[in-house]
Parts: sequence; structure tokens; C-alpha cells
Amino acid sequence: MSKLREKILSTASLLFQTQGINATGVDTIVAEAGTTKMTLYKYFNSKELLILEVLKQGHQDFQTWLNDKLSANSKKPSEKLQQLFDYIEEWITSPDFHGIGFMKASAEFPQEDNPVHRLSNEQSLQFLDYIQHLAAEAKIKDAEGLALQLSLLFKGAVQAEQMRRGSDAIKYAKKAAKILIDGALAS
Amino acid sequence: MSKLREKILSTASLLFQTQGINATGVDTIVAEAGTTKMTLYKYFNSKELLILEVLKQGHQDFQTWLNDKLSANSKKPSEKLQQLFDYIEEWITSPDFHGIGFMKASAEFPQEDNPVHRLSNEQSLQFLDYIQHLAAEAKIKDAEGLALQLSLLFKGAVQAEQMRRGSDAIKYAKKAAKILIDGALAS
DNA sequence: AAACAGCTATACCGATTAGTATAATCCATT
DNA sequence: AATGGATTATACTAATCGGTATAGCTGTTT
Repeated sequence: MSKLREKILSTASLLFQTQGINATGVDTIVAEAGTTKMTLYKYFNSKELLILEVLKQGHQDFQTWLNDKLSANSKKPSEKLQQLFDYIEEWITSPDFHGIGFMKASAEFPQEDNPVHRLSNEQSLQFLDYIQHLAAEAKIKDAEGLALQLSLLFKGAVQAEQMRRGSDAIKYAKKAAKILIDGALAS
Repeated sequence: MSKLREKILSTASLLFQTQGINATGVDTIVAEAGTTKMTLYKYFNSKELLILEVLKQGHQDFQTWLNDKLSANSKKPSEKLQQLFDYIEEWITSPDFHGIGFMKASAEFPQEDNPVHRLSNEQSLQFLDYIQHLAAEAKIKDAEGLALQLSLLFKGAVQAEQMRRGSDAIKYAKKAAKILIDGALAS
């Protein structure tokens, strides 16, 4: 893996999140990353491909981090589900958090046939699927329904946090999640 | 009120929602609205001011429509709260729905000191305040907490619908809302 | 018929956009 | 010391961006 490639990726990721994707030009990216356009276009053939790679990287980082946390200490399935929002809170409240890539990207590229929008949608479904597996392992009857509801709380909290940093939306999402999970476990 | 001004507003609103705000140029707007740039800049002194006016109009339309629905038939406060998500579903599933302005706008203008972002945030808080008043009138003890949770479900459902039209996220949001409201009413 | 207001048409501005061409430079391997 | 791959530096393109200047047109009012 090239160091420069990674530097471009991380720089672009930060700029996309803090300034917007369409509002960030490639000139700004290379200047901030301390390289040139020639190098950027050597690793990424177009800005769109760069955006896609940034999204992939960000989503993988999040999923890997979350899965590692939930897989530690060999917890019971029901415990994993309960702690899901604890770790989401830890992720969101981190100073390095600047938003979830696929949520902002889908807003900036609203057309459903756009490659960036499609990838965003895929990642959203992938995350939903992850929650659903957690719910299924915890023997929730309507695992699909609960997972979808929890994903709504997640998206809502992230949106609130993107809109105003330091909003404690995630705390209320956690409480709501606990109520929904407890209810689903009891039925 | 000028007919052309309204035509420009509605055209810009649709284009912003379906193509993105930054991705929509003023040339595209005037061409689609059947007028010229001179006229657009006569009514709106800059693109940013146009964006702000589009946001104001859209938010007012939504709030007015929702309030009219909830105020009809002199319902009891607790009934209003229960039916809130019924009307939200009706709004979201309408063929004319293309997203909530302040959610997309805040994603495209992430910087908190940006005028568009600020207005988006204000509108988000205004909507939250509206739910909170409904909850307070329904004698909910923690009206603020419930309102915030319901707003998260709302935002999550809207985000899901913006990402994939025809997602039935709002149905699951409705179920979750009912559980949270019932719980809050009982306590 | 003259005057006026609202709108259109068109051409233009400087800045910025994504992307490319060319040549120079750096640095490690042999 | 020479080769070769990676990176930089710089200049360029064609298109688009937001915004403006100028002039002509159209319809209503008095």
C-alpha cells in the first residue's frame, strides 16, 4: 500500500466530511495532502472513483471497529445487541467523528442510479444486515423489524450529530433502543 | 406575489431535491423554470439567498400541512401525538415527496457557521419543538425526551426514504413511535 | 400614442471545475 | 555512475460556475 495513496484518501475523507463532497475540489485535496494532481490521478482515475474509495474505506473502518468491539470478551448474543448502541455512542462522540459517509454521500448524490448513491445504499443495507444478524442470534422473533427500527434510531442520531456537534441525540437513541430491544426480547 | 418568483422557487426546490443543491446551477434553474437569469437575480440577490428561500418555503409548507391535519376534528392531545406519525407517513409516501429540505441542506453545507446550515438547524429544532409541545399537551412527563426520540425516528425514516424511494421505513418508525409513546403515557 | 414596468435575449466577466501533457527532479537499486 | 520508477512542478484545456451589463421586446395604463 502506498503511503501517498492513503494520505490522499484520509485527506479527501476529512475534507468531504467537513466541507462537503461537491464543494471540495481535487486541487484542494492535493494541496492539503501535500502532493499533486498527477499523483492523485495515478491512484484514482477520476474524482468519482476517489469518492467511492473514500466511502469504502470509511465504511470498512466503522464496521471493523464495531465488530471487534462486539466480538470481544465472548459476550452472549443478547448482550451484544444491548451494547450495540454503547459502542455507537463511543464512535459518534469521538473527536475524530465527522459524520457517516454513506449518509452524507446519498444526500449529495440523490439520484438512485448514481454510482455514489448506489454504494451508499449498499452500505446502509449492509449495516442493517449486520444489526439483523445480531438480533437473530439473540433469538428475537421479528429480527428484521427490530433491526430496521434500530437502524432508524442510528440514522436519526447520526443526522442530529452531523447537524449540531455535541447534540446528545445518541443518548436518547440509546434509551429508545433499550426500550425497543427489551420489548422485542420479551415477546 | 409574483408568479415567476413562485415558479423559480418551486423549480429550484425540485431540482435541489432531485439533483442536489451544489450540483444544480442557476442556468439549469432558469432554463427549467422558463425564464432568464436576469429575472432570477431580480427576485433573489444570490444563489445562497435562493436556497434559503426554498428552505423556508418547504419547511413552512410541511409545518402548515401537518398542523392543519393535527388540528382538525378537535382531537384530544394524546390522540394528536398518536396520529403524528400517521400524517408523517402520508406526507412521506406522497408521490410529490422528494425529501426534507433541511436534512439534505445540512449535509451539503456541513459547516456550522454557514447560513444554510444554520437555517437547517433552526428548522430542525423548530420541528422538535413542535413535537415537544404535542407531548407536553398530552401530559407526558418527559416531554423533551420523548420528542427527541420521536424526532430521531422521523429523521431516520426520512433519511431511509431519501436513500431508497419506496422503503417502508416509515411503517417501522410508526410502530416504534407507538411503543415509545405508549410507554411514556403509562409512566 | 406615449410612457412605463416587467421580462427576455445575449453576450460577457473572472473564477473555478475535472482532467491532461510535458518536463524536471528525486531516490533507491544495480 | 547509470538506470528506472515514482513524484513534483507547471502549464494547459474545455466546460461550467455565479453574477452582471446592455439592449430589445411586450403588454398594460393613462
